[in-house]
Amino acid sequence: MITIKDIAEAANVSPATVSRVINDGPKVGPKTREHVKKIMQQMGYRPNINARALVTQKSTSLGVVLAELMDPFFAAYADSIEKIARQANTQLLMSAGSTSAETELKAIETLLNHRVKAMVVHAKFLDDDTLIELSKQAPGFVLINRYIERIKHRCVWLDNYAGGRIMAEHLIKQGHRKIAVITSDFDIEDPKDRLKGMRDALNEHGIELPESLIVRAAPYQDGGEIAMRQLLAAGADFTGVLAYCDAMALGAMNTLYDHDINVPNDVSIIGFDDVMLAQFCRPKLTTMHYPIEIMATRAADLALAYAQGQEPVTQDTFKYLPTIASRNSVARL
Amino acid sequence: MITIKDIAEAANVSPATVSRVINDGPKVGPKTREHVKKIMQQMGYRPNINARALVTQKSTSLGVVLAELMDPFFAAYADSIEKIARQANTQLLMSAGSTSAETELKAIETLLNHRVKAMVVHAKFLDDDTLIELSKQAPGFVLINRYIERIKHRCVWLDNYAGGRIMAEHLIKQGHRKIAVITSDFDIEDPKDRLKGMRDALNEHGIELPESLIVRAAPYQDGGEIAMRQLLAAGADFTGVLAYCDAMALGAMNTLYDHDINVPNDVSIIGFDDVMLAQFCRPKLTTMHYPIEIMATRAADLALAYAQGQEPVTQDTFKYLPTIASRNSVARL
DNA sequence: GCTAAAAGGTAAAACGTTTTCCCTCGACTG
DNA sequence: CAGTCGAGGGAAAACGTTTTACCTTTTAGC
Repeated sequence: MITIKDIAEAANVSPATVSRVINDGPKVGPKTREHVKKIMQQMGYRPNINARALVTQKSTSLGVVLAELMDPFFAAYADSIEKIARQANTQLLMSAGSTSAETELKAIETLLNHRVKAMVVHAKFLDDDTLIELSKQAPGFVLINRYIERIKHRCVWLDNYAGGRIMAEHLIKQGHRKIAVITSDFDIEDPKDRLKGMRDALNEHGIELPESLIVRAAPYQDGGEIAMRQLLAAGADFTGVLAYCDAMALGAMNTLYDHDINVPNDVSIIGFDDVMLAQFCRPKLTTMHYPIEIMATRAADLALAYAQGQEPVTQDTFKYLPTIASRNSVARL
Repeated sequence: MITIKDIAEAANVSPATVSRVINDGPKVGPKTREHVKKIMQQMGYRPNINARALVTQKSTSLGVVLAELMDPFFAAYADSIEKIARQANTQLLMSAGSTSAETELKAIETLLNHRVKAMVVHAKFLDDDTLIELSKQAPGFVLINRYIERIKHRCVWLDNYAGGRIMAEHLIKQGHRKIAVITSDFDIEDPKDRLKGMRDALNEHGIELPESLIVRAAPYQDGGEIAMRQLLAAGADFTGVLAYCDAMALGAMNTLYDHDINVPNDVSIIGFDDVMLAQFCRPKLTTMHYPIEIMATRAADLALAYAQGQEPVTQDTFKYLPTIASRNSVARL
């Protein structure tokens, strides 16, 4: 592999000069600049990013932590961040597999070992203190989909409680009073917050939400299927369903279809996330639009800015609200 | 940031010893080993990957080049590679945006600048010679979805021609004789190969494929919609449709739905890729299953092995065949 | 008790950059 | 014409590792 020294030798200048040419630095005359450039071209010089990162004490890459690339939600998230990275002329260093506290920690540490200065992190299992500690180790550490008061200027998050309220209210407004909930059995905040929002909205309209109408399962399609089967088997009485995510909603819809129960005529259903799938299924799914693209873009911008040395404005908070995407899985009663 | 030297000082040993402890090297007694480990733990030592990469002359990361993370096909591809990377305890360095020859080149060069030794590359626009030249610069350079004879041991690819044949034969076997084709207007090999396969199969059964029954459009959902509208507007006469990809097939199905033409009773349709969408739509899409997970896994394994110094067995070739995933969008005539 | 070898360890070079400090030379100022 | 200044450029240190070559001590073998 050919280095700066080789170029320097061939061009009869010092390595310092070559470096300055590469980085468009000062102190090199137009003639030498051209000359060196030509030689670099000829010899096929390729800067060694690792050496550069070592001496400058920073990696230019943008780190990303997420759970699984196959999940359409994370795909949208990763895609948005990638676009910002490309625009900023930096590469993506991706750590997937954040599915438990240990793997999350490992994913983040890997990025830190690379001396990545800017990173956007999706971490649901690590506790607040650990995350705060980790966030100190990279100036551009930004959390997405999580809110921690003490580092709120590093958090880009969704108001899940409000989301729960909004979807419940939507169903109520359409005349539904018998409402079941299919939620996630993961021990993280999101399902709890959403459920609380739903419950509060229902209660305000004088509607009970008995435990018998709440089912917990894995937040995937099969979890949704199982949950709906459970509701049906228990003979639950409902006209509307609030699902934790689109995947569960689709699973539930499949089960309903198998039982010859029509959506939306017999049962209305609302999802959450508004992933690509929601528009491809029949009927098209009414769901809570999660502005993940906007949020991810914001988070990446923020991470890059902080990494550049921009000081966080500490009173800033980056809260987003989901909105209802009204399609065809909800009927007026 | 705390370095190996700091640890060495605190532990009263030389940096060399610390390095050996980190790398589980020889020549260090169990007592010192434990001692050093404890100190590292206490001081929160974090190895500098960049320094390591510099001195060892290699990056441990696994490079990936792809077009767009949002595309379910690429999501599956990236996800498979990520799983191998995680298993091998290395990180993913991702270069997306390979949508033209220039951007493809840039994506690959970025990886090379990082001195990445193993990379799996999805490149459709660069020409053979350029790719061969680039492949020499990384021992673990592996192409996916592309076949170049001269570096066939570095190519993991799908037989698109056979795929075209198979899907056409499937439709023929169901009794269809009037068959339209919706294909991609990208100037790459894949659509051409598939089309040739379709045409050959049709001809062998004495079926013509006139230009009027071939429509080209962008290989996305809206391209499929447009193409189908075009066919209908021209009053084309067909009972079966062969689509270039699932997205186009779904777009076409949408248009048919809008025109009150029933799938599969009035028109049968076959997609290609078998992405997640194919199972979520109604009717479920009959499609060619593209074993991208298996292929991506193979490619990543290969890249890692070559990067480790394993010599390519030059007569090896990694060809895969798509298989028909029979679902509900095709009817027997 | 002596030698040989193994075990445990160190010093220092090397990797490819960037950057600080210094030098030289010509041109300009007064 | 002496002095100053700025532009162009170079030498060398530094970044944090790994690794080679070498040294010392302990152990084993007889």
